[in-house]
Amino acid sequence: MPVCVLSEGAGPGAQVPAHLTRIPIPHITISTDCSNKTVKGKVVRKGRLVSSVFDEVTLKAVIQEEDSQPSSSSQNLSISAVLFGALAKDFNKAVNEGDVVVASGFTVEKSGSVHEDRLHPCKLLLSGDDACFYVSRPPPPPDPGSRSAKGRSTAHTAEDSTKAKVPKYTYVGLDELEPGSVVNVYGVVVFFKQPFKSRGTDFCSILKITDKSNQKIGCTIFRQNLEDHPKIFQIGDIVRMHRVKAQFFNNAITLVNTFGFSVVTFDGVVGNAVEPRTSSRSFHFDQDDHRIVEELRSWAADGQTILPPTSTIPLSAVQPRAYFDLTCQLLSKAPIDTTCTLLKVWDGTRCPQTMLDVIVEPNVTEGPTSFSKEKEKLIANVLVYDNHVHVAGQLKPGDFLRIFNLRAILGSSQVPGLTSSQSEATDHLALHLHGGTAYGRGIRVLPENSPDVQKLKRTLDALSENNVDEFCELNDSELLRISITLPNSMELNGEAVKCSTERRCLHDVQPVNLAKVKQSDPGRIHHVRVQLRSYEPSRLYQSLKLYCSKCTLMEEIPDDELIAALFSDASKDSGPCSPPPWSLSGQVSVPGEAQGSANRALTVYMSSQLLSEGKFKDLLFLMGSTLEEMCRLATGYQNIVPVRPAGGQLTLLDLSAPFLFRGRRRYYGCKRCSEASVKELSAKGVEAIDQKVVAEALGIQLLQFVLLMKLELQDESDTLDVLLWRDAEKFFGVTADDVAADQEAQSVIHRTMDTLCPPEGSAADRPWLDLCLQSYRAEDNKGRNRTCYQIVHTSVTKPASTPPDPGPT
DNA sequence: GGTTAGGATTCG
Repeated sequence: MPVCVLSEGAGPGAQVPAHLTRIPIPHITISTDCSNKTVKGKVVRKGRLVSSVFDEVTLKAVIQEEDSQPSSSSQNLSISAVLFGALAKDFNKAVNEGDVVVASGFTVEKSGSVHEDRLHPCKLLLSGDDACFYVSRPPPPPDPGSRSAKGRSTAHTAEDSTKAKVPKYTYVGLDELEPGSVVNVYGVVVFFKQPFKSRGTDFCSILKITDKSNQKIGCTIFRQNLEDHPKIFQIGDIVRMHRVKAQFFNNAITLVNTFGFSVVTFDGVVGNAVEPRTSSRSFHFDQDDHRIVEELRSWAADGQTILPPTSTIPLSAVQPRAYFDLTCQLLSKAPIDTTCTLLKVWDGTRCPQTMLDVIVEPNVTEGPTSFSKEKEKLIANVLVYDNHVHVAGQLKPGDFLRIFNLRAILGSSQVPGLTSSQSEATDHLALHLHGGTAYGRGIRVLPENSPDVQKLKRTLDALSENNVDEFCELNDSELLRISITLPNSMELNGEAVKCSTERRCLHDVQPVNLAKVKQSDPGRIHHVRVQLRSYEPSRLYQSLKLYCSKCTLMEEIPDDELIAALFSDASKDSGPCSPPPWSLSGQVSVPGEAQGSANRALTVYMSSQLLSEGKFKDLLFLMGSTLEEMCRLATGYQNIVPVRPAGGQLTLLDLSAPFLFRGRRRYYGCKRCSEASVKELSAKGVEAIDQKVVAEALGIQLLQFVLLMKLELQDESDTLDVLLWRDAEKFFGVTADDVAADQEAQSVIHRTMDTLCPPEGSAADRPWLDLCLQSYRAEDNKGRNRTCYQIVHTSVTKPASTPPDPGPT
């Protein structure tokens, strides 16, 4: 018998033949002599029985070393095992996830999937008469909470025997619900609706759950706050609900939340991390919960009950007229009318049908308004209607979404905003999210750590490395026309530190020389080992730019002379000015520049709302100051917005000047994309007023600080000019925001460049650098298409640190 | 400790 179940409670090994010796899983290598050896570990993953082309069934499992020594490596503790034939069938029947097994009679082979699953580099193969598993089954868990013999088979308990104060929860099987009782339950989700606004005061979630009893129980959750609702992403998710009331409706038991209700949701996929999804700060979660989740996962996976199939498909599989769910990233959104919003999304795959082009009003798009041609082909237009418009209003470009029950519609002639020429384009496709919640229609933002989002991000990352994206369409000759001064000059702080770089990517490509890189087609990733021959700009502060993520315009940072002139112009404006109704005006005294010189009183405006909350320092509108005075005042107030009177009204300064001063930091707005005006800032629900909050309130499209440099690389074969910008922050280990305001961050860049390319040094003094390069096609400033290169996924390994103490002088 | 909803499409 290839699978032996040992007696309950007896540790495995008790009946394992004595002549076998155990080998720890981390010690297994491709050259291990497997005769008379065993491995012991917990089954952490059990796959399904699969029939191969030769009619032999196989089953994959993952076994994890349990008794690892503290000194042993934490890596390679889990190994894949592939079982064949009768052994696979017996194992499938007799072994569950969580069981501890001893395997013997195996052979070892190289695993082909190390990079995907991060398991042991080897795998175990078990087939034929020699292969055998010994299984020990732990005794069944105590079950004091269940009231009936029948319950014993379905109820789960979670209790802590060591601490009496820890609440003990008893979970009731879905076949034991008594009308009127308040219970705690676990269940696998077979149907769900995202929360929707009820006619009452609450949001309402509708779900249907099942468990090993195979009962399907409808649940209705009313909660005012969306965060208190179950965070369900897909059918098969597992929910744990505390304090739900069973009641009869339409001859069936349903569950409704009662006082003290709470819910936690788990991913239902066997092998995924058991991470509770909840907004609750404190919730009970212990080993038993972990076990129950794993049990429900395995039960759902083994197919004894049939869960509805998932309807999530990629854009490439979209069929006209079909309903489906889509996991995607939001790129931009734009209102079409009061009942319809356009979402531009992508998932890295290409829909076979041409997308209907939806025309939107100018300046209403949130996010980029245009994309590279390559990217455009991958973008889908989703029109969401009615109740979903409100949900769409909360979404931000960049969010990862799952949209439930989308419908693909071909050649619809009624799409709002459609051009007349397109109404004949019957082969063009649009995706509609119709109004209502039927079939779970809705939108959900997925968290970044969810496995589906991780997968999507990998797809999208791989794509941007192989294609031109809009970031690449910059004009690097701009580098030569820079003339700016920063508030603080960057200081050179000498002392070469031995410094090199490290690639942080996972590309499986061999390093090549620069001559080879130049010969290759664009759109590739290259690894190179090179020296830095020269770089631009030589004045490093000039590498800092302002970038608009909406219109992708790159701008220089205006110099202090220009800003001072704008302040001076603004302070010349005078005349009566009626303060906005929401504001209170006052005077602020600016200390004189030199000691003994008179203080100057300047007019300020504050929000009366903020003032009443005692937050008068949080936001100030300042009129008539010089740049210098503004800088001095900015040290004492969190946010200062310079304003001037124009036509009797308060207005902002020209957007060439910073619209906001926060301490030493200055923030700029995009002249193209902003519709700036002085407005009241609502601090409701805002934790802290920062540049984003102020920009949004004033209608300003905030510009980002970015770093841009051109590096001349060299190896034995050739030289090559490359850009450093998309991953420049990663490269230097500092943020561009910090570089704009912080001398230490500027010094990091300075020291790093001095180390990579010593000012007076010869080639021998320049360290060799391991770089990951991306090549792409882009237009230069004369409109010619050429191949460009940029450094990506690379970090300086020893960020230039504070130079060593020179010692006593 | 009240009310809401109680799955079930196609409109634009």
